[in-house]
Amino acid sequence: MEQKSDFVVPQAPASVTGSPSTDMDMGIGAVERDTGLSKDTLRVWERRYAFPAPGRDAFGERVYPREQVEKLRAIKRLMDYGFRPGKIIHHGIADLKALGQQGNAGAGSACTLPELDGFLDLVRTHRVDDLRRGLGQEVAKGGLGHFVTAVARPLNVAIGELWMQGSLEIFEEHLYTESLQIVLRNAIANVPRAPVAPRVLLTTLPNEQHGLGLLMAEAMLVLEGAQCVSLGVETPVWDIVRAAVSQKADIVALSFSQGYPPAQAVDGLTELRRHLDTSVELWVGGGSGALGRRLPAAMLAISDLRAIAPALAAWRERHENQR
Amino acid sequence: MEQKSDFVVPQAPASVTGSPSTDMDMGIGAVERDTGLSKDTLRVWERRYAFPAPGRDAFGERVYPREQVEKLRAIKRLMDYGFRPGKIIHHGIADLKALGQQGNAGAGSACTLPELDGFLDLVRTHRVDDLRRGLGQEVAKGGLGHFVTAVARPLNVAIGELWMQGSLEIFEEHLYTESLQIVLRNAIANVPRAPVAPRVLLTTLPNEQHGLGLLMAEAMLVLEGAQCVSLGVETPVWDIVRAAVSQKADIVALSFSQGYPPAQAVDGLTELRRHLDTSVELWVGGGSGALGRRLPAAMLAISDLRAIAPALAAWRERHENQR
DNA sequence: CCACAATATTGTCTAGGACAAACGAGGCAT
DNA sequence: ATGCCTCGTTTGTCCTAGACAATATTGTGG
Repeated sequence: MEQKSDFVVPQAPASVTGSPSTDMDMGIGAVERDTGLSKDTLRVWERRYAFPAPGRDAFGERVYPREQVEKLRAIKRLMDYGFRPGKIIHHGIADLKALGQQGNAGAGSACTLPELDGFLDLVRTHRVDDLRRGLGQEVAKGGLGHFVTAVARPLNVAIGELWMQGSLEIFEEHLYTESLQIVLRNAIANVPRAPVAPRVLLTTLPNEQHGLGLLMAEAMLVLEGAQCVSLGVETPVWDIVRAAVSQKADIVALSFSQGYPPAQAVDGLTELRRHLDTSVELWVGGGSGALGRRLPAAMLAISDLRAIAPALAAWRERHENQR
Repeated sequence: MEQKSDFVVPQAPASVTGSPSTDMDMGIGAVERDTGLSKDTLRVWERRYAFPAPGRDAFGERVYPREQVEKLRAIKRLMDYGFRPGKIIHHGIADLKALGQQGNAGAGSACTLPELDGFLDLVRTHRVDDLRRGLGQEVAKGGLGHFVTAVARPLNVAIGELWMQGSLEIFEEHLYTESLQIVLRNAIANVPRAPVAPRVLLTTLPNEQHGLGLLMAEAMLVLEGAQCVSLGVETPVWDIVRAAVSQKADIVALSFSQGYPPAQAVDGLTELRRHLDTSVELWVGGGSGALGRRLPAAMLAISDLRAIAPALAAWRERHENQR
């Protein structure tokens, strides 16, 4: 609060105290952050599968070479799409990439629009301005509803496939996410609002950082005239409950992405259902495969964005005499 | 890809297989997610300070009662603002709240605008629509630059203080963040752009999820005519480097919030500096106290949003003959 | 062909010890 | 008083290896 200093140290040589080892090796903590695999998991894999096989530094601590971290990332990506570690952990990196491609060869890419490949190219060539402009034009051309279902969703799926294959850098995914987010938020802000039921509270459970699905759902909802309040991502169950009360929500809508651990999802949903008033509906959507079956009772699974409009209509029909 | 089913199970009793224990107790994993304290830390605190003192379930695993989790959360909040665990861990919850208030009584709240309290009230009463409208009006009234420095920043600080004191629920903070984010994004989108140097790449390091600082910085930058590309939050160092190359960035701007572990910050910054081309400047801003001193060489610390405009002017002066 | 039981896989949890990095206090010099 | 160095203390992370619950997968019977 008391200083306004800014120091410029023009350019110093890169000789710093920083990371000790040779080039790009990482400690177990860094690997955990980087791959999303817990320290426990990393150690137990080493014991069971003999991979990863990190070196040790002078203090006996694990040092993971860059190459192995890369492979761990690839494995984690595949696991998020349903593969089991024991089956794939001994494959080479090339094999892992092949697995990713074969896995979804049947799905997706046939039924897509021609524009889609254009957008994918823009992502891969990092032409972020063109991407944003193109997406914006698409909204203007076909309307927001068409944009979400026919452009954003397929694009999202395609990006997800590239991601699983490992053909997409993290920063490329970030550029894409940010662009689409801006376009969607802008479009949502421009939809005229009416104070009409139902009130919908949108968010994700802790550990679910992907907000695009939420944004797409919000778009579909506001198009139908629902009043949306988004909490952003990663709201603890207890706070969702309090927010639902405070915002007088009629519906709580949650979004899950592929990688979300089914156990955590079921736990969170059950807990949420238990503490939420029975008059509040719970809508669940997203790509998490495990949501289709074994979903706790008294909640509505929405597996397709196009199902939102009819679901809303049904809700209104159910409640038309009540207010 | 093949199902479009939506199941409605009207309303079932809440008798589920779910969480076993009495009411709101949590396992160590859940506490880790909830508080941000690692399992290791929780166990070592138990050993050293005899707090927390969880019970055990039938399998000998720790079961944390709701009350203790609450206290852990309060401790973590205070730690993010510089308190050390050993000093505060034996205080009661009331004492912890008092600590939060005394800690920053001297700072902040004197020099604020009258409107600020109005906005704070809107946050605390969850009037999210009014909040958004009010913030939007403030942008329209005083301009974006004035809004960021005179409204958004102080408001952010005030919210941070409330947060530290524990007088703010998580969902209240989410409502605030989302509202301000929408207003800022909207305002930024409405600033006319010119293809003028420098190109600035904005993001945060892994583990830094707070994007508001980034958004405020972006606002100040676009107002000065800089070309901003945001990667959103939590970009790994290596990807920042590649993005900087691909986007031909002249400046990489990073934002840190209070809670960010200084060690991680210094590590990341040194690493980033080492791999970034020397022609690319590295600007660092945000509330993380440890950034002021012991910052690695060859980067610019920006401790105040108002310092952005002059820094940009200086950059342009430095580069005016080069292109 | 579907439901249920047996089996395999996998992640998380347990314990206490060890130690490096960060902090704070004291001493000394400016 | 202010700045810098040293030393003791605090604190988070990492180590070991075993155990077991929860989740898939497979096999069997109706």
